[in-house]
Amino acid sequence: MSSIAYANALYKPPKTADLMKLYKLMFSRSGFLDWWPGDTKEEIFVGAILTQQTTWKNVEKAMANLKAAKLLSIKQLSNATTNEIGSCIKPSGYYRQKSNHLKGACSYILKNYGSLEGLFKLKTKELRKTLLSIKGIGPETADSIILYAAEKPTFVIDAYTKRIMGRVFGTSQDMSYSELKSLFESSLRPNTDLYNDFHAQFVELGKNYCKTKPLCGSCPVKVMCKYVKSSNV
DNA sequence: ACCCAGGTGGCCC
DNA sequence: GGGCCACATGGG
Repeated sequence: MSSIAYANALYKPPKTADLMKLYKLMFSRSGFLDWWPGDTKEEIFVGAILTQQTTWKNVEKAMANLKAAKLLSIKQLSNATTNEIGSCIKPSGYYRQKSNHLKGACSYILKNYGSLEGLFKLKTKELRKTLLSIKGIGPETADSIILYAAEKPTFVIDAYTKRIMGRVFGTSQDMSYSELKSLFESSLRPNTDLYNDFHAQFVELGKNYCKTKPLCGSCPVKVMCKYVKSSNV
């Protein structure tokens, strides 16, 4: 047996109490984060697409440009040209792709459901499937929209979640999105408020610490490793 | 002059 | 189902 296979055989996934311990540690550090940063459901929807592989600061610039150009709504985005959208969203990167995706997604929703609210009437499972069928919306963006705009319980996984879970509980960096998602959803009750703040805490912690460098002495993640593991059941 | 950021689609096997 | 690559601007 290889050493990796041996480690996998010994590995035990975190239980409910372990996950809640981590959540409480992050909460006590940052407080309630009150996500998503966006005024309306439509802004949350747009922000979820714009924030792909980009910092929120750059998304804010793009959103401000869209707002100034009166393009920050489903209806206006579906009527605008991709050039108009693209010139607004340059700061958030991948602007040629994202302007196509934004226009396409908004047109699709408007045509088939009339509005975001119309789309959100779908049951969670069907809503997720529908979102995933839209170009430009992958698993993380779909779950962000469901959780933060539609306000239905689905656990959002991102790079920070994967990284912090690896460091605190030793989960593999090879875990797929769906594996990591079900790790949380099989242990935690489907509570929108908990899922909302849990993910927000991961991002808040992740973007400030331990990006790709080794753990530093004062890194909160390192402190959490000690606390969480010392009380492991 | 690098490296990275709250991923995703297309293509391939 | 998974591996690889292009996509693009802004900040460290």
